[in-house]
Amino acid sequence: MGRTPCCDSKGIKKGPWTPEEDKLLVDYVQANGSGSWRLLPKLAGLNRCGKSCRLRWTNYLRPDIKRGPFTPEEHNSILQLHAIVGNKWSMIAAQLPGRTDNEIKNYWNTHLKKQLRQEALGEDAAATRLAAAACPAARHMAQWETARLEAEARLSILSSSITTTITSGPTASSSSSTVAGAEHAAPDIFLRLWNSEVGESFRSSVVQGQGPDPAASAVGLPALPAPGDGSSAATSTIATEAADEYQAFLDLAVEEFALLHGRLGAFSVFPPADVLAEASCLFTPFE
DNA sequence: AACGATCTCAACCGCAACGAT
DNA sequence: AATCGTTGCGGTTGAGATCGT
Repeated sequence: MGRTPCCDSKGIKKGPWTPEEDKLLVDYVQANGSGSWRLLPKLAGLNRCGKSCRLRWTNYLRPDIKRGPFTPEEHNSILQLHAIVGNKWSMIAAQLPGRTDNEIKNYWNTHLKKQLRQEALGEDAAATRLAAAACPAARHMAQWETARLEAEARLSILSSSITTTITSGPTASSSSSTVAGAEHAAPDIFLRLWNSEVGESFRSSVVQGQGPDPAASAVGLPALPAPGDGSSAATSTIATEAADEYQAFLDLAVEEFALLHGRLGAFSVFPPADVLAEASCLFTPFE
């Protein structure tokens, strides 16, 4: 299978791999490691470009490749991760041992994309919910989309809360209400990341010289700038920086998925079952 | 059985990021 | 600082398989 070779310049072979070529590549990599992909074809006796060899190895010949159809768990993981990181196939693949980015990309384009498109076409919100109620995968997607939107909204509220605090004077209730609203979104990915190493690093480096907000601490949210300390201009600058840094943290955290997974061991981007149970009120419309 | 339409997925292409010089 | 070579990623392609008529 595969695309027909577009050219045959320099005598480099393209197109589908033969079993003989596969054997040459596997034997060489197992004996010597991948090393330099550019030099590998020549050393392994293959008439292929290094790029082609790397692709063949990583997507097909690697011994830890998991074959066969995607399990429901993998299916749901792909839906959830895609809702968070988008088309970052390598990042999603890093969370699914044995699956390659190419495989996940194909699965998304052939199965999930089509499924989502069909749901989107000609269906109003009520019809979508009915369908979601009948289809576990769609329901899962809807739940995660809800959680994601809530997280975005919370971030927005947090930013405006900071601004409000600065421009209209100190009010204990403004930060309290923000935190109370955020408490409902406790199981979302951003909060879990906030409580991870990345979040800890961020807190220690960015949020400095501010007394901890007890309510915020209770749910693991960042302390807001302490009201009324310093001039309004200086505080405003701090607030802007805090908001920028918070966004930078979120960007960084998403980029760090794979790293976190390895470094924290039990770390999961998904909430544990007990937390999910506690937060089930979030998803009641779909249950 | 024959044929066209649709689906699947291995492989290619182009580009960006990164390191070496 | 600029250039070059290498690697990895995401988007796309198209041959073969499967389905529908």
